[in-house]
Amino acid sequence: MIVKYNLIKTEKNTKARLGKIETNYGTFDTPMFMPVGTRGTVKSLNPEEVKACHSGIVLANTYHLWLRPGEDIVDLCGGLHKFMNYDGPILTDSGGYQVFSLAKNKKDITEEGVNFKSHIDGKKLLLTPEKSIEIQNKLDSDIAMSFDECPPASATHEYLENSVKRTLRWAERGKKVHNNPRQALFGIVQGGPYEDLRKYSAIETVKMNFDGYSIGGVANDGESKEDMYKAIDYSVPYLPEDKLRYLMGVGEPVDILEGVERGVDIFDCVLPTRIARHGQAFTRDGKINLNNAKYKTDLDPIEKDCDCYCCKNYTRAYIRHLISVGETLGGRLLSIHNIRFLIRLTEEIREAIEKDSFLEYKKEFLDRYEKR
RNA sequence: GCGUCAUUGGUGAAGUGGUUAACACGCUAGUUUGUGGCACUAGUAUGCGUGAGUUCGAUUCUCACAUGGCGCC
Repeated sequence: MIVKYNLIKTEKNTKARLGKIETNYGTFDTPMFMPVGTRGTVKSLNPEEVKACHSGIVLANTYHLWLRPGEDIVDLCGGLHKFMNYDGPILTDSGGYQVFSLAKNKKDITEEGVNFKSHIDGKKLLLTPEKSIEIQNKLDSDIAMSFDECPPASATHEYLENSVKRTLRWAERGKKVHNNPRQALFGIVQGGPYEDLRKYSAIETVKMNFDGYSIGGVANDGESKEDMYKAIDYSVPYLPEDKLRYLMGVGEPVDILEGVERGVDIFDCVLPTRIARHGQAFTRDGKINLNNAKYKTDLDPIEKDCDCYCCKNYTRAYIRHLISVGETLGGRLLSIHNIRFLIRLTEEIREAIEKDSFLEYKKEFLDRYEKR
């Protein structure tokens, strides 16, 4: 069995969709937020804690697991689920994003693949579409991503046009070598903020008949939110109704709301865990920084009505202390809260879509969140 | 008691007879969107133990005092 998407309804007033994903590890509701566990772990949390946040799919990264410990070792250990002891669905990113973050210049990106040096020992490496898929097959994730080029926001239309075409050729090459019957394979739409490129990329990618589609190349490099929303608007009309839509790397609460409104089903983002390790927490009233002196004697939880382990057991004063002295428990507790916060957001979004009141919910949420 | 060396912000400290007193930590605030790096950015001493003197000008030189370290009786 591979991942299957069932559309339940599209909201009356928007493109917001309610759906279910059948996976090897049970059925999950969408819209969904996926925590990121790059190196085979959602940083600082164990699988029980991740699950306690009501997580569905968790993300892992092909590039990192390829370098360490290597896909053969993961395979030897019984696949990624067994290896990291997560008995829920796992999506592996293809390493495409690392092309963006690791390739030092355009010369490193060739038709064959991407040349770069290992960040660990400086060894020269070549990642190709075939290699990425082969690694993902061995990791045995539930959803594999096509190997794409994720260009910076500063890329020109001319550059993006070539990049989009190359990504299509790469998608085709990856699809040819994909041979894990338990694993779905998703295609990725690129094209920056340009309508013609997104349309072309979406139509051509969909022709290849992937199990799901993602919108990539957003939220990079200081890209404006307007460009991100354009990228979604220009891609979604060409994606099939009966397949999952994934907005890669997003995001902040406001971006999840904007994405859902535009027809996106699933999201992933490093933000909840990264900002947590730097002492910040999402709340209904906006993001707060526990480093701030005003929390020294604050005996409230991060959020009074939050049902997460962190909020049910600890005060802001204690978490502020942990963060301030550099104890890892502080980042752990905030990671739990932040992940639960975004997942709870998607739960409420689903309820709103069900009642055809998504826009009211969005307005209410943002009015409070952005008021500060 | 005598000698000697020291005394710079919340802390550890650099430094100079003359514009805004280095750096680090801390502190204060901000940033973080398919996580190589667990960080990055900005702000933070109107003052250099106290008092007097030399000088156009002293945190920097001189003297006294205070406090502290060390040595000697």
